[in-house]
Amino acid sequence: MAIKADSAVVADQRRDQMLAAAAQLIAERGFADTRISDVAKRVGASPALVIYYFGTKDTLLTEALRFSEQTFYSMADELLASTPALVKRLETLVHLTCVPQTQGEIPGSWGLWFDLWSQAFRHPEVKKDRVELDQRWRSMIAQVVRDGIHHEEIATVDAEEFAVAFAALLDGLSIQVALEDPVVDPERAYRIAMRFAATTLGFDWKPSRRRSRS
Amino acid sequence: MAIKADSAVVADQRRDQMLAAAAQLIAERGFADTRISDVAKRVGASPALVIYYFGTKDTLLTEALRFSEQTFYSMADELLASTPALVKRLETLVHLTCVPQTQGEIPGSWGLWFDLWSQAFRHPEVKKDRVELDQRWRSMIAQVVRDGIHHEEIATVDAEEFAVAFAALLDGLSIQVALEDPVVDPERAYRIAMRFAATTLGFDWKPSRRRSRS
DNA sequence: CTGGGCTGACTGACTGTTCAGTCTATGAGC
DNA sequence: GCTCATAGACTGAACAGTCAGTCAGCCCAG
Repeated sequence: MAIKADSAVVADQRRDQMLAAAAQLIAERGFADTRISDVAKRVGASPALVIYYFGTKDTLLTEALRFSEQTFYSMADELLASTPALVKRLETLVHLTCVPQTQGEIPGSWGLWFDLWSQAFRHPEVKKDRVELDQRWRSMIAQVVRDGIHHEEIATVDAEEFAVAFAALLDGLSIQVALEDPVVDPERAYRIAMRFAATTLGFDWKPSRRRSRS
Repeated sequence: MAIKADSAVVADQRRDQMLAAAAQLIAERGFADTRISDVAKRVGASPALVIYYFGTKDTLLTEALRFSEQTFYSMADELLASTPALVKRLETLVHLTCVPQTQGEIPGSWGLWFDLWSQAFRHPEVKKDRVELDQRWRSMIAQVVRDGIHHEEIATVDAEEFAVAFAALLDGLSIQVALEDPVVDPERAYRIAMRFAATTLGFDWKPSRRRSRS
């Protein structure tokens, strides 16, 4: 039994396939307008099979939410791992949250956050999960700061407190960007976030001259 | 024709009644789980009447969203009008967004924001409205700051820029509070927001010893 | 008697879920 | 190597519940 039975492997692939499809669909149409038949169509199977795997529409969608959230944080983890310098790391985080379509990942994934919040607000199970994931996010930020302190890039500050504030600011900014508020374009959101970090943590930062888009 | 016909008055009352009921229901159960029969029941009418007034479920819910948003901003306007001092005014705004159940108003109205964002993300009509309302919110903040400068409570700063950042921070904090993140309780959110304002605008502020709840 | 607020009863469409059964791969027994 | 039983992935078709929206007509003020 060292090796999983083939069937189990296939089953796992199917599950993930369905979760990914569901996440994508939620992002596109919204939680409430995602039908299991859509998911089925996208993975080339019958609606019955989706139920076969998840038992319930609600289970599928809820797990899909979790799935995409975890995917996001894993990506953030990786990016941080390959970036040593404090400021670059912060820039990465800001970029990840406030600039559209970073790459690969789920397109329109912002829509997903809105639905996640909405679900979390009303369903304790989802709420609990979200709290945990968000704690992970804040811990990542705090760790970045602590590393910066340790490497003497900045002076000592309360990393946790910064993480809470910074995370909130990023959430708020990403909302404006996601909803295409003309007053808060990605560039400006980026600047605001980085300036906040620079002021609070005490490092120099000025907007690098990125070409503004066409 | 100086006076509206009685029937028209009744009709208007009915409309508002329905909008209020719809807003409340959306806050409670969520946009997607609000049935027109629920709204009808709450105003003591038949579902058919609701359709009679709004033509479509979607119209009703969308207008309800707008309705409650406007109600919120009007309340903020009033509160500001009766508060002269800069710091008190900022405290009012923070309180309004980050502390649960301020009073009266729609209970659980946070859930409403999530749905509003979700709808705005996918429906251009709603998106446009939201942008406008949010601009109004930022203008309010900026005006508070400008008043403060004018009354020499603080030195000159870029009021618009502050407004954008502060509004985003408040949004982000209110999410955490709404979702009952144990790490970000209302008190802490309040402190973070006010400290940010104090630092950025350059005034002294320390948390007044409010009794923590029971 | 007219018009508009209002309703009960209905319908048509949609869709999550069930179920009986098909198909395929695997593996034991001969 | 062949057969046959078994299990599990998978499906088509039907079911059942839910609702938005329609419609013919009631009721009542003016």
